[in-house]
Amino acid sequence: MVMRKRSDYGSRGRRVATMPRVPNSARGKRTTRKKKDEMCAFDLLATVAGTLLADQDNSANAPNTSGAAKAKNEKAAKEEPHDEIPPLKNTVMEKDCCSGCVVGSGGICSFPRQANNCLAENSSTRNEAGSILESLTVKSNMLVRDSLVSCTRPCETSRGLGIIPEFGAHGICHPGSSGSAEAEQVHQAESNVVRRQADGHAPALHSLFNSVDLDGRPPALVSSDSSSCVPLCSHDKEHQTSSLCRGEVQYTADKDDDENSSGCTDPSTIGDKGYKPQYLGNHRIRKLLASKVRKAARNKICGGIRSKKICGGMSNKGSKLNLCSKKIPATRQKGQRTIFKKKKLAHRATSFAKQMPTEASATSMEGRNKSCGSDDYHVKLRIKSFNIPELFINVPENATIGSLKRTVMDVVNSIMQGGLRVGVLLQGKDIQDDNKTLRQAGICHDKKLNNIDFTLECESGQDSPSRVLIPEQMDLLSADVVEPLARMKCEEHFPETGGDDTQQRIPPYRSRSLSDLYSVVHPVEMASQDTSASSQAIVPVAPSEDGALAIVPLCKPRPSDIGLRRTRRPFTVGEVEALVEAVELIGTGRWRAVKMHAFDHVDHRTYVDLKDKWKTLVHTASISPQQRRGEPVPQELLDRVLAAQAYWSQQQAKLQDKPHGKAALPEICPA
DNA sequence: GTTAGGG
DNA sequence: CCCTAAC
Repeated sequence: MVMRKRSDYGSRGRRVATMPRVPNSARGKRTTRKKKDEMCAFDLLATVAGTLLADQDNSANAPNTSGAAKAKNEKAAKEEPHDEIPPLKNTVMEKDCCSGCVVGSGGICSFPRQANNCLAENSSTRNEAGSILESLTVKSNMLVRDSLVSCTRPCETSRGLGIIPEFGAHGICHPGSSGSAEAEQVHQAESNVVRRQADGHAPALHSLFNSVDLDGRPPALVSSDSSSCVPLCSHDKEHQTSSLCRGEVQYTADKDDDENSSGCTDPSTIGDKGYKPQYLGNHRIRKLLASKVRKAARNKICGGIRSKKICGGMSNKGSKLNLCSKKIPATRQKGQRTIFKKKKLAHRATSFAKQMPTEASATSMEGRNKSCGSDDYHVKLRIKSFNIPELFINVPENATIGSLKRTVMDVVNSIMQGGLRVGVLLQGKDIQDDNKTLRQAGICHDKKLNNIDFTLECESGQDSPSRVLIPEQMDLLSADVVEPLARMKCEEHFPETGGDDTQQRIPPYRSRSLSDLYSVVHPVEMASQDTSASSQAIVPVAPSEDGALAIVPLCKPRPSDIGLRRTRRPFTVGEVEALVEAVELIGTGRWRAVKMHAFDHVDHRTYVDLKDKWKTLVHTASISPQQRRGEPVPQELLDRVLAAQAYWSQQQAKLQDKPHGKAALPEICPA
């Protein structure tokens, strides 16, 4: 708990409830207080990131640049202002690292084992109770976008899952058909595009593309072997930023059973079920990050091309890459939320705990199906985004870089491979019959397939809420801006960390005044309406031989989180009541106090939200019931709103008239 | 960081 | 809900 910096609230003669909680203002001060530590941690993490990148480069690109790259990175890490957003944003938005997402055998998508895309973007120090744990926030922007899932008929199916860059509306190559040549051309052309855009990493890209068989048969690349992982794009070495994975992935189901071509949805294909990632939402942080990054983005990147439709026709060939690298839609730019709010991270690590599905993935199916033959139909599904949650990492100073790398890698891998369950929803309806063919399920080439979604959820049973479904509409915006963070914690006894600490649970958060209310409401929200709810999870990472890193609760960034407009969460009557009550007590104009009084720990309601809500409540109360929309607010509450509003307006007027006069005690003035 | 107000 | 000016 942090000392309150401002304790004046409630000391103006008004009858104000005590506000025991840590004020927001205090939170805000942490950054400054911890600056030194942050820098230290940042340097460390940046160095690690550099190392990782160097490794990546070394293995996937220039074998002889490892040392240089490392040195460069280290240098950059030291020189780069830790608090400077622009570089990061710059990297994310302009360089747009694209990492190939390699499909493990049977898996849908995994990341290069090198964990090459983990970004040491942030760091935080956490010295609670004398702990010397360094809290590193590793933002690894691992996102797979616009994956294409192509389920083909058995007769033409290739084996394994191929990763094919897809830049437009090209149909997926059809083995044996004339499409092969075309596909090749496409691939090569795209390779060129990539080469131009990915600078020195073209070779890797090129090899990747070429490695894809004309018939869609994936080469070794598709194997689960880590060695087969090849980044589609690389990072900006200088900035070592995130790892935006934007591989265009096309999966060609290798199912063969004539009647069971639903391989692409078979949960069993989703990799190992080792870990049980859990996530801890971090709303405020993201908000703050968003705000700053957006600003920076605007300043830095002007004239971003709005490109809502990512998949276009042939003319769009390569546009995706462009999009990745530069032409980020303004909406996305806005969303590039990346900030360093260490304190909050630490705070939340111990404040919230809620298990959530590993990830929510939004997908959409585009009716760009192509028939090849009288009876062979392809259903091309496009996964617009594939995000992994935020993870936070706490690492002790004495942890080795190697262990850190492994930890990050493990976490990433665990997220991607550790027990994801895939679900298919058509028209919002979950299709559970895995034996049903796509056609039987209504996923046909000749239909307007625009209402299919996939759900990815953590295999971990426990009390995790039901899967989260992200509307496809959110993808375009969230796709490349979701920045997963991993939170891991290295215990002091780092070297021999056994496992006692793993999976440690943290008490769920409760609001003070609304604790009861939310204790009931949240579970529901989490499972249903809220894809962006703060949540927590624990990602246990298998201890490595030389010193395991105990994993601790982490955050699941709502897919819609960073970069996206927050999910709309209408106030419930209960919340309105709490708000009204608080305002009656505290008054208008002191929204932070209101927030802390009634919505403390209700993370998704900021004081700005409360202020806005009050504004709308006042408006609602002033209009006829017929004009009101949404969940009806009891007239009694609206009356109280008007009364309170009138009262406090009067109080404020009085204060202005008599600045030196003491405000009268507010008479809770109900109607 | 908060508050207020427009969008 | 977002954004931003003003403090």
